Amino acid sequence: MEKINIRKLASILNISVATISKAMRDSHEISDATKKRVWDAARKYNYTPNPYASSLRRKKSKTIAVILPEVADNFFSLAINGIQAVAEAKGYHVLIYLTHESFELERTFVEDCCSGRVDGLLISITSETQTPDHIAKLQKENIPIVFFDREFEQITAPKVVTNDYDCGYQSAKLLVQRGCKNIRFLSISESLPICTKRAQGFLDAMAETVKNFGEEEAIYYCNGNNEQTRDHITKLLLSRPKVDGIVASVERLAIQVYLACQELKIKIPRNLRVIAFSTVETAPILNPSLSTVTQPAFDIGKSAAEILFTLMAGKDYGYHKKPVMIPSQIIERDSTK
Amino acid sequence: MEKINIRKLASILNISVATISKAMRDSHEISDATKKRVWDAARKYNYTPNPYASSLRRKKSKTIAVILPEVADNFFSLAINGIQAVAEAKGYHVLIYLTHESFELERTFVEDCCSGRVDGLLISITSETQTPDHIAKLQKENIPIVFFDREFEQITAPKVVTNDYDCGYQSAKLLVQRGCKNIRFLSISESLPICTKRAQGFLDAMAETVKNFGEEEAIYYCNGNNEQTRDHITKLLLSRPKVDGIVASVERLAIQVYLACQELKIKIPRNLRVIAFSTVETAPILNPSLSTVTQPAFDIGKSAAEILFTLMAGKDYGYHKKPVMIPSQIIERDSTK
DNA sequence: ATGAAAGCGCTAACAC
DNA sequence: GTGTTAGCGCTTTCAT
Repeated sequence: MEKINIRKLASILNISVATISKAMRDSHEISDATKKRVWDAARKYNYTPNPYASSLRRKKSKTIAVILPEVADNFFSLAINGIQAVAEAKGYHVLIYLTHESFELERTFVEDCCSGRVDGLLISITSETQTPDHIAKLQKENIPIVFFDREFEQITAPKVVTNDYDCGYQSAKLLVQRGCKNIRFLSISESLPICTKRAQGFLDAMAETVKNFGEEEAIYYCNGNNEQTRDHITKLLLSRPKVDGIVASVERLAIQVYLACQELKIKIPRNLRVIAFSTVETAPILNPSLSTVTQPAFDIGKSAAEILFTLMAGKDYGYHKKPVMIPSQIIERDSTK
Repeated sequence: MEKINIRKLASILNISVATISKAMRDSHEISDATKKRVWDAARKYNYTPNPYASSLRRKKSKTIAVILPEVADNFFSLAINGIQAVAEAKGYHVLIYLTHESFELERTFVEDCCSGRVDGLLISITSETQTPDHIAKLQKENIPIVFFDREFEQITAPKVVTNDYDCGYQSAKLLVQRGCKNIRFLSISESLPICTKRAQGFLDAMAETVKNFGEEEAIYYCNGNNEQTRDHITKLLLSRPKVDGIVASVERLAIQVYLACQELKIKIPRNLRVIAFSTVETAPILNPSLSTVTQPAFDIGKSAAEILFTLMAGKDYGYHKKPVMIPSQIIERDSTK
């Protein structure tokens, strides 16, 4: 059996290709009887319109791309769930690209999205991203783009974020209130807004609360893979005067803090209080249970996708004017008690 | 500035479209000087060949699909990382479809992969999947397919799995050795080979070790969402005679067991020993640390993708004859001590 | 080394 | 309500 296509099906049914095409898309121009004939034959001969021929002709791909740092992180997993839920409802396909924090890869992937491969793009940038050119290029091609969580400040585009500053602020306040004297904010980037904003909230709270607060040491940067990060954190925990409070700006760091403490036999919360921006499911059953700034990851993904679809529909509700903010929730557990 | 395409670029450069096409793909037919002219112009005018026009003409999409139950599960996240690593190296694009254990969705997604949308498919089936017709259809279209982890027994195709039977067997032995008298195997499906094989290994070990072992009660099925699962597990933990050992066949169940125990104030491992098939990163820092059958998730994904690419290259190394098996590692931690 | 032209499978404008 | 046909942007013979 040869590969079926619209022309073969047309000749089998003695109908024109135009009629088939319209019937397949359930056009009102076609009679119900003909539609039924076409659908039945399509099923019988296993005919599905070639999506790329269709994309070429209609200049729509029915596909969106999601570019993000990684998937093995509960925040991003949940965000993908949200995105997928919307895409699926719209009959759209989702291309996933993982940058693993490499700017080079991010640029390559963004460029891959040009020339009609996708109708829209959702992106959470890498911790390395400093230049906006690759994104600007995409915008010049009129491909809608929506940032979620990790946005890029210099670019004007719709963005879906959480209340990073506030949460940084409240995290610091909580630790101070619990008696911490020497607190560090663990960051993964000097440029990512999620980090700088959370850090700024943290710093402002500290400056308000602690006299002679020394900003310069309060932010501790952790780059590299998990092992490097753990070593780096171990160094911090061994330094004097003893650090007694930590705000982890992302999930990954919190886990490394716990592992380092386990090795060093540092008791949480007795010797060290920890709170983390995290959606990790196991937070309540960790040893000890982890206080978290729980981000609405699913809703951030969902909302970003919904905005992207309105943009792709050619509508503009002014989303680019101001980031959409979905608040996080601070859940205190044993790690800060 | 109008949308660029090969014809416009050709007329700008006073070169034929054929030459442009060949130059863009670095054909040996084209002189270096011409190639350089073309590449420079392509950069200057932001020209990228339309991928769908190319796909239509060449009948290759440079895209693979991954269909899996969910992404918010460390096993699948890691598998996706492995898959993506291979795809990226080959310059391929990855479409992701999440079934959330719905067979209907799985069928829809598989059908979406027909008609040249993808060059190949990686799939981990839902716990509901019982009929192979949707997959068979794809095979009839000669689209290569590779199963990873959750395979479908009735279909002949390459499969990448782990040593499920052995690990089920050893898990049971471990719990017996640690003194458990009343052990349950928590399963999510009566048909999924990963469950039935793990269960069979478990049952065989139990039958060997325990006199008058009652098979009928030993497997406990958990379906539904997390809350339903937790309620169901709570019921089990409250029943008499007291269950004192649990093998969780998937990660998700282990977390629910911990949460149920927390609520019921059941002490692990004193009152209940737990071991789980899981790759969860937080296993060592749970309260108590969780003994796991740690699956080589990244390698399973990577290996499945590699096999898919050999198939798409038209090679056949007989992978379909026998599943590729990558062994898991049992790591005992405090939850079974 | 370069170019002309056919055609991948589909859609949409237009004719009937 | 159905059919004819041009052409989406590219690749690939086949000529030159």
